[in-house]
Amino acid sequence: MTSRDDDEQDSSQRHAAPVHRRVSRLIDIAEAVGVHTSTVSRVLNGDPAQSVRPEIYQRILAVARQQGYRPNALARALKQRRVGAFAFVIPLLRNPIWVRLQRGALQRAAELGYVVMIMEEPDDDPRPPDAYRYLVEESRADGLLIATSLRVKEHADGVSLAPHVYVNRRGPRRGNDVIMDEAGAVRLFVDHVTKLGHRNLAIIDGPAAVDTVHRRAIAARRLCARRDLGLTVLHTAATEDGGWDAAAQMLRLALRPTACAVGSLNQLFGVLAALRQADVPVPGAMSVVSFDDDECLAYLEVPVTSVAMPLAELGSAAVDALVSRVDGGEQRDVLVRAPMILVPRESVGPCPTLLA
Amino acid sequence: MTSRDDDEQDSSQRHAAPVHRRVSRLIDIAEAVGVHTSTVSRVLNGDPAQSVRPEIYQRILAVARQQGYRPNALARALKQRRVGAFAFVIPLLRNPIWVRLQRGALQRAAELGYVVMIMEEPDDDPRPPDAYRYLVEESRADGLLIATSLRVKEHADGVSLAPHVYVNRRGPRRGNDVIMDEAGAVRLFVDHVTKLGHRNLAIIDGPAAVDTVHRRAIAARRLCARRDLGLTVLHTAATEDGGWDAAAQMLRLALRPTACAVGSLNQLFGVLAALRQADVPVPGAMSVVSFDDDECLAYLEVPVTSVAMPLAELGSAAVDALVSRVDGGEQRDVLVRAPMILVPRESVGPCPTLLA
DNA sequence: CTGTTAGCGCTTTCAT
DNA sequence: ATGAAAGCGCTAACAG
Repeated sequence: MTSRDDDEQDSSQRHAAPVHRRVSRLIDIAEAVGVHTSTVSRVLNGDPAQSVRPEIYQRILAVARQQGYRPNALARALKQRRVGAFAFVIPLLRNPIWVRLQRGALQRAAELGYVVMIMEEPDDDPRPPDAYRYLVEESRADGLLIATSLRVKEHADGVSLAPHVYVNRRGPRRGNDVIMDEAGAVRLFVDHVTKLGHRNLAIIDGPAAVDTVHRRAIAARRLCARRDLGLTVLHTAATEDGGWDAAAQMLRLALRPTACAVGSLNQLFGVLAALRQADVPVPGAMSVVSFDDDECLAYLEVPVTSVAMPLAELGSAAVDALVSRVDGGEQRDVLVRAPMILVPRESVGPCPTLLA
Repeated sequence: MTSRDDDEQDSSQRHAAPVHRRVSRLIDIAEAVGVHTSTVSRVLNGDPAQSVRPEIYQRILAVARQQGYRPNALARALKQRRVGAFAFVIPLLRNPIWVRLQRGALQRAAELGYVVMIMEEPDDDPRPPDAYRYLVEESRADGLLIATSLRVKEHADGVSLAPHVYVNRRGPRRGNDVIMDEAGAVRLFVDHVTKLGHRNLAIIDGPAAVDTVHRRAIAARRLCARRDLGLTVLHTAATEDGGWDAAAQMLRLALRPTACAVGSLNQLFGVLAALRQADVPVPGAMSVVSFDDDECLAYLEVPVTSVAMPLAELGSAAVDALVSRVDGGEQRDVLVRAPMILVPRESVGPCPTLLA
């Protein structure tokens, strides 16, 4: 870029005085129209019991629009004891599932007139949900969406002091959980590979302390026991490194599995790398399924079959549940009804021993 | 784990009555201690001009602690005309850069006593930053962190009505931008590959309308012109698909480049897939550098060399800049000083024509 | 040293 | 059909 390029600093525009126009208040409209603020309030809020002279009514509306009136959310909230905001506690992992979850929640909240503030859960030092109660106590939020990675045993009671909902997690007491059908995801995997002759399976997933992982593991054990299938569950860090280690471990197993499911995208990269390095062809010698769906899976060396989870729906359902709690509705766990879906790609093949 | 497992619904705990204890107010403490609320306020806020009888002072502190007092952020904000919150407008792409940016911003904001609410920019219908001004006007936020994907030309003026800062973007007028050294990233790429003999380069990146892309393209053109290097810039959607298409296009070029840089992780997957499908070995026939750093790059079929950008620092610097604006400080653009770093892996090799 | 007073901007009975 | 008045919980002059 030369000096004529639009990248040059336009010094004539530097330090332009910031014009932070003071916003119009109820009383400004009232004075302009010549009525009392309460009248304006009623009109602007569409008070059902209102009966305002149409002429005044129109004038108020007109002036409000013309002045660009914005209700002060603070004052309103103070009076109504309702902030119109939720806090969403997320472990800000690289894992894309949080992004989609967040999107679902944000969208639904916006529809219902709530804003969402995101609180990051530090991965190194996960805190009990109670640590975020202050947000409600300080009237910064009406309720808490909690998706910490901690297994619930860690944090005792005292949690329900603020309206909250556990997202994709089960909290210490029932009635506040919004979860997906993890067992269904496991079943999809097991059905898919057993249909192709696999009898010896593995699951590589995050720490057992994570509730979703826990539930998947339990579902898998139960299902495999019932069908008399071999199963190894490997818990490891939800990172590429973790996946790599677990895969290496899996390959050393006396009775080596022929199909595995992997709990997170990051782990998956590690697993695939480990298999590649050990010259274990996919799906020739090992079928692989990912529990994280992501578009990039279709573009990998060998496109990876995955289970797509209704994450946006989960986020949206969580917001609905929280709204219901804030409104004093009844408390019950919700299982997101949108189904898990198996997305077949090319990483799953017939059981190699059948071909031998 | 069988049916005695803690997975069973503990129906005894269902529908536990929600105990939303009303929080203690200033006046509760005042009454308990037998002083006026203003005294309590002074003590609790550590009013510098205070001179309170130590005995009372201690009693107030004790009672406040004992009652678990939490200042009502709403009331305080209403009075002080300062909310203690920022809104961060992000295009919630899958691209992991937003996650790291978000993390940096959240962390710094928390340090400074601000909460951050995330507003999602719908990718399908990007809105001008002005569309988020209402958040400030409604006193929901003190300022705006804006990272929309729009190139700034699209949205005219009228933006500076609320304190704001453009993050990783340049807004319509100087003085409000917090950006990184994109040109430096480009230079890193060009230096790295030219040192290995490459003379004909390509850049595959997002739409030219995105400011960062624009800046990288301009920097690349300038640099290559100066050094008499061939350069093709391909703008395409920031998706796997987009990357695939661009790579295919690149391979059809009369003078085929021997080294390319790719603007986003998603595109990278597409590019690698296209090269694989066309039997173009990496780095044998094509060297590849990613402008998005991510741990997974090290685990790909051929580990991909990348340029790591100081995204967390960017987020943190943006918050600092916004705080300074809110406090009426001077307005100037900031360039994040933390450097871009080239992370060499295995996707870059010597120029093939040199070997021939 | 501490209490009084006066709001911040809005909603909501209760009158008229 | 509209105004008056009270008050959400807190802070900040200003008195005393």
